Formats: sequence, C-alpha cells, structure tokens
Amino acid sequence: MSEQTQTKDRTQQAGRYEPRAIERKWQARWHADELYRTPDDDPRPKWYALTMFPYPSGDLHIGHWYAMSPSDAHARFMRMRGHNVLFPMGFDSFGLPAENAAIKRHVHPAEWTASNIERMREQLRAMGTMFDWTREVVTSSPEYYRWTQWWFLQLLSHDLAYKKQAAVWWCPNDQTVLANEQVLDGKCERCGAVVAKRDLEQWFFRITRYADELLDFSGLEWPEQVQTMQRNWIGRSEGAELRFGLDAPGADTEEIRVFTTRPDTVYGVTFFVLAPEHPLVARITTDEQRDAVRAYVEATSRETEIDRLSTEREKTGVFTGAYVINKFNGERVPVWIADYVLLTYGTGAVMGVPAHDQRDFEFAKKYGLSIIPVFQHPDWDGGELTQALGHGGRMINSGPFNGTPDEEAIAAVTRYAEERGFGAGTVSYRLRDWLISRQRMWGAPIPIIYCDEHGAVPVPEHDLPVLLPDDAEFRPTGESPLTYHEGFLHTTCPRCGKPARRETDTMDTFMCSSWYQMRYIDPHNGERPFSREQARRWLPVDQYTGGAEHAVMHLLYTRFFTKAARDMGVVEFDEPMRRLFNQGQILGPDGQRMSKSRGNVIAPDDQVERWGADTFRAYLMFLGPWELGGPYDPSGITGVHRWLNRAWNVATGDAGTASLPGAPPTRDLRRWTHKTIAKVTEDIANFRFNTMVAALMEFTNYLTKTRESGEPVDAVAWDDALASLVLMMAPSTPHIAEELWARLGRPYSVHTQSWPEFDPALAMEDEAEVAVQVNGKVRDRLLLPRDAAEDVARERALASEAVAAHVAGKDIARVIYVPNRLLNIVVK
RNA sequence: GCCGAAGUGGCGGAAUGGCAGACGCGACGGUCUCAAAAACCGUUGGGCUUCACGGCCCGUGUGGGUUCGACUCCCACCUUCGGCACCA
Repeated sequence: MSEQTQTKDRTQQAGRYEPRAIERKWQARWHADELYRTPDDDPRPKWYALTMFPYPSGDLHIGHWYAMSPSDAHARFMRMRGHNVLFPMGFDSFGLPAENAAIKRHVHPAEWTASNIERMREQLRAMGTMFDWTREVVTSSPEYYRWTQWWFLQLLSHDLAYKKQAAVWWCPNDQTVLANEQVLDGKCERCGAVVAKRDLEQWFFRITRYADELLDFSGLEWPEQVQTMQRNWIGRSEGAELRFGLDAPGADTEEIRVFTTRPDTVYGVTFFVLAPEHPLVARITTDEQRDAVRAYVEATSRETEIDRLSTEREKTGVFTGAYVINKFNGERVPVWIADYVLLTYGTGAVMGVPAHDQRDFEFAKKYGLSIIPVFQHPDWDGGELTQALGHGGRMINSGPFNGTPDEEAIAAVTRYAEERGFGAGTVSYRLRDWLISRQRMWGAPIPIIYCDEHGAVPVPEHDLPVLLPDDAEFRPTGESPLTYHEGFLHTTCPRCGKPARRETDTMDTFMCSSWYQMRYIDPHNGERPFSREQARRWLPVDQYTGGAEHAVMHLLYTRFFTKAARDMGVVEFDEPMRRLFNQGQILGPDGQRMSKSRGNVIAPDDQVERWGADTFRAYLMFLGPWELGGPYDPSGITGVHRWLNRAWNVATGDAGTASLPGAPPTRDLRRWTHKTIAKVTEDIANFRFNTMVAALMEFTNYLTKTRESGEPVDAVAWDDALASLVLMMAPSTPHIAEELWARLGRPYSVHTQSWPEFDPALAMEDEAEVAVQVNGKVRDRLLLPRDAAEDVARERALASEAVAAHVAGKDIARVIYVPNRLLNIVVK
C-alpha cells in the first residue's frame, strides 16, 4: 500500500469535518448538562461580562452575530482563565415596532413579541454562545416591568422624578413624545419624520442633578470617544449669570438675567437679545414694534428645527422697542429678539457683545448696532473690526477694570458683580432633565393615579405591577390606547378610595434598559428587584460590549440610574460598567449599511447552514479589528472554513510520533506551541480577535507541515501541541473544539478546562535571523545564535559577499546593532 | 467650522522606531476527476535586468522634517468615515 492511500484511509477512519452535525450534537449536550449555568456560590473570582441585549425584531441579523460572537469568545476565555463568569442574555422587548405591528396586523404586541423572542432565542442558541438562559430577562414581562415601575416610585419618593408642563419634541409619525436625545437634526431618530414642539404635561427624571458627577470618568475604562460624546452632551460651561435692569413700559418685572461665559466683556454690551418664544417678549414689546415682533415670532414658529439650527444662514431679528440697563456702566441698550437665541439654553437671553462674539458681531453688522471692543487684543490695530476678537490683551473701555489682563478678567468682573449684587458666577449645562413619558401602550405603565382631591398619587408598592390590559385597541391617535381602555383607566384613589383615573402614558424604553444588568444577577426575585447579597457578589459589570450608537442615551441613562440607586441606598457603587468596548458596525458587501431596500443583506442563518456556526463566528472575528467593523465579504469565509478543516485533519490524524524529547523538531514544536499561546492569550485579552485567528491559522499550518514532513517528533510534545490548539480554539469555535477535545481522548468538557499556560523559556528561539543593512538598506540576512555579541555579528556581516560589495572602498562611520534583529553599517 | 478615528498589494488586513505586506480572499499554475465543484500543493506589491541562479531600483494619501534607520514620531496639507455644531 502506498503512502498516499494510507493517509487517505486514516482520514476516512477519522471522518470528515461536518459542522452541522457536531454543532447540533454539542448544543444539545451542553443544554442537557446545563454546562453554562452560572452558580452564585462559586469561590472563583467573579467576572460579569455583558453584551447589549437585542430588541426582538423577529430575526437575528448579522449585526447581532458581529456583536455577540467575539463577546462570547472573551467571556469563555475568562471562564477558562479561572473566573466564575456571568454572561447573560435577554430581550429589550417594549417599544414601537410591536405596537406598529399591532396596528397593521391586528395582533397584540405581547403575542407578536413573544413569538419573535421564541424565534430569536433559537437563533441565539444556534450561535453556540455560553449564555445562561436561566437568567433570561424580558423587559415586557410583568415580572420585570413590575420592578421598572418600582424604580419609578423610588425615584419619585427621592425627588428625582417630577411632572411638569413642557414644550416637548413630538413626532407626528410615531405619534409620541421624544427625548432630546432621540431627535437628530430636527428629525425623529426612529422614523426620520420632522419633529415639532408641543406643550404637554410630562414626567421627567432629574438627571441634571448628576451633571457634574456624570462628567467624572475616573476609574472607568471606557473609550475616549464615548467619554467625549457624553461630555459634549452634558455641555458644562462656566460663566456668570448677570442681572440687567429692564426699561420697558409694559413689563411687570424690573430685571432680567442672562447667562454668559464672558462676564468680562460686559462693558462691551451694545444690545440684548431674547429668544422669540421667551415669555417676556409679549409684555415688553412697545406698540410701535408689536406688529413686526408678532410677525417674526410667527415666522419662527413655522420654521423647522433644521432651518433654525443651520449655522450657514444669515442672522435675523427684530427690535422690541424695549431697553435694558447695563448695571456695570449704566448704559441703556436695545432689546431684540432673534432666532439664533434658544429658549432652552441658559435663560433664553443673550447679552450682545459684538466685538468679542462672532454671532453677535454678525448680528450687529446686519442691523447697524454699535461695536465696542473691551480688550486691546494684540492682533487688533484699532481700526474697524472685520470679525469678533478672540481672547487676549488687556481690558479697555471698561471703567474700573481698564488695564486688567485677559487671564484675570473673568474672575475680577465676576467678583465685582457678586459684591455689587449685579450677578454671580454660575455653571450652565446643555443637558436637560430626562423626559420619560410616552403616549404609547407597549411600555411599562407609569404607576400613578390621578385623584380629584389628592392629585397625582403614586400606586402603592404592594399593588405593583400596574398591568397592561391584554385587550387594548390599537389606533394611531396620538394618545396611548390605554386612554380608551375603560378597565384600565378607571380605578380608585389609594388615599381616599374615591373614583380616580390612571396615568395612561408609559415609560421610555430606555428606562427598562437602564437597570437590566442588575436584574440578571437575581432574575427571579419576587420581593425586590435584586437582593443586596447578589448585588455585592456580582455588580458592577466588569466588561460591557456594544455599539457606539448608544454613547449618549443608554450609556448615560444607566450611569444616572446607578448613581441614583446609590443615593437611594439600593447599591453601593457609582458606575454600572467598569470597562466598555465599542465594536464597529458590520456593513453589506458593497460597504453600505445592510438593508432590504439595498438588497445587500446577508442572513446569518444562511451562512450557518452553509458553513456552520464555528466558521461564521471565526470569520466575523477574522475580518478585521473589531472596533472598526466594515463590509462583510461573503467570499472570504472559505479561508476560515479551510482552516477549520486543516485543524480537524491535523488533530484527528496520526503524526509520526516517537519518544524523542530532545530532538530538534521537538524543540521547534514546543517553541511554536508556546509562542502561539503567548500571542493568542494577549490578543484575546485585548479584543484583537483578527490577529488571534491568524495566529491559530499559522500554528495549524505549522502542525500540518510538521506532520506531512514525516519527521518524527516527540509524542508528548505533539499531544501537548494539539491539546493547546484545541483549548485555544475553544472560545471562538466552541463546537469543533469540543468535538476535537473528545476525539483527543480528553475528558468532557473543553469549556471547563484551564487556559494553556505560556512558558517563556520554551518559546525562546535559540537562533535569530538578523538583517544586515548598509546605510539602512537590507543587503543580507544572517542566522546568528540568540543574543550574539556585536563583534560576532559584525564579523559575520562583513564576511558576506553582498554586504562587502556595498562596503568596499568606503569608510565605516558607525555600526548600529540591535541583538536578534538587525545590524546597520553606516558608510561614507 | 470644531473634535476624534482612519488612509498600506486587485480586496480584507498585519507590522506602533529596526527585514513592509503576517494571516486570509481573489488570481494564475498544478494534483485528483470523464467533467465540474470541493479538497490539496505551488506562485503572487510594482518596475528594470539576467539563459538561469541572482541582482538593482521604486513602494505604506501628499509635501517637508527628526533619526544610522520612519507605515510608525513631529509640522503642514488632501481624502474618507464617525460625532458635535448659533449652547451665549
């Protein structure tokens, strides 16, 4: 029998790699054995790994796989490294799509949601993740939203929730209110419809109370980008609130306040501007100006937010006929209204300092208002200004402050204002309180009852949950369907027992996701959202992964919730997630976002059917750096599939082994094994999955070559090499690893084994290839003993013909030697 | 406009001061096959040169700089992608 046929027979005996069969087999076994059940009473150090839970839209798409497979691999790695790992999964199942489906197809959102969850749970299982399903959390289940309502009551009783009439963003398409964060470029974040303002009674959470604390990221390993986005969103500005006297016949107040970051420019105020919607506008406008003002206010209200926020367009405004008095110098300046002033920031008013603010400058130029510089800026020659002056120089035209240098000006003027009662130093934020009311049915009902006598009365804790009716009618009306549901609406006042009405708004779904990570630790607790003991054991989350699109909403809200929970005595830490990693976004093969209309959608189920879950998982990791995302190229997956085949063949076949512990091929095998362990360990720990897979491929290629060379190697070293390979594959390709582990005759399960140890002594090469350069250009390569001395290297280099040719006839000016790497001969 | 990330073969990418292109895809050549697919083996940055072995030059968005040595550090600019954007 020839050599060839022998090999063939061995392969046949071992069987071919058939991913679908082994994946089904092991998934069933793991499930039956509860392999991934996370015990609470495990003495090993805990590791809470979390990946953002999905909205149950009906199908797992490639983005879920891209987010979850590497996350799962890392969690599995931590488990093999000796941690008791909690890696749970659930569904963020309240929200608009279910309700829209209900309107369109006349199914109850609960039904639609339940069947979607059912389907997605199966798809998630097919992925081969180590989720502990006994801890599953479904935010739309009464067992969960009961506690969401409990949180609302807690926040209310700690004065962190309140109700007020407010102009709020309204989406005419979704027929609901939106939070500021859900409005992008004046459009609904969800459906793209142009939004408008509406006045409604709404519930808010006092997130602004935590604005300063939310700016503190110390102790958090979060991407700089997310921190920056949150800082920008919170928008902290230091400055002063200054008081101006009001000189308008119709006004009932004598004073108006304005926030400024430049109180030091107050002597340069030549006009004053109010937002067109400012409540004072109607009262201070003089009769002569009334028509013009009214027309302007109306025109503004008709503008879309997009137009209004455009920086390009020319500033417009109208004089009100009123004046204010600058208390610092007694000057009387005109009050205008202009749409570049926003009612929602500061006090809705701006002091116009055209010499030092570009926006004010443009406004003053257009309307012929005077411009008075109050700093002798070094770049300014004293002539007419063509643009506003920046910081720098000493104060001028500023009465007692003349000569004060730029750096001291703000503090000096603020102090003076405080002494004279003209105002005070203060801090202003862009962040607004979090509006949580939604005029929708498929959300957690706000647990409030309205009584004619007692007003808004919280539902007593023991009456929770306030259940959603299962027979509500769905009509797109702009009000919650709960409003029409008599059974839900009518109740009695918890205080007096008289007939009362329930709140019909539900809570923003971001509330559900603000605390879900806390529920996973104790998901079946019927007494509390979670026990104190469990919180001490598991929280906070050690590693969170998810998309950067949640940087300012979910991730800011959950931080707020945690801080509020701490102040309410519910938890004992300050931050919900210690480490955060943002993966990139996976795109269609054409580099565009995947969408049905573009026809570039890759269905994960198809990929799994064709290649198996392991191949698909590993390929998603192999594509490129996880944080970058990028296009999915369906043709490249064959490379990963071939690798798994090679790994299968090398691990299931025989090698020509013997007891040869000291032989050179054995040393080489040991070296490769430990070099790979070092590389893979480092890569997976740092979320560099692409180079991790590449290292495993290289190792597999090396093993294949070694086996095919026919050179005998030591049996123990060979077994160690194969075991190491399989162990290192276990986090990323869990099914084939389990199968190969069994075929190597090792005890079940590969996933409960320890991660292979790296021995630096074994990884050490005893020879090194040293590049020899002449004037920085590589002319030869030498194989030298490890850590060879410089003179040895130099002598060998000069003996090389290729090197000598470039050195001949020249003087050696310098030699740079980097042991084991390079020798550079500098000649003149 | 401001802030951040990125720009490397035909493509995804690797290398963060020391041999550019690891690992893959694709392509080309081969083995097997009636054939195709699959699988496996080999070659593959560009150019010039040599019968051949080989040798030489160029090359990491562009232009400068630092250095014995730069994809990597510094300065200026261009492009792409994110985020923010009249926030007083």
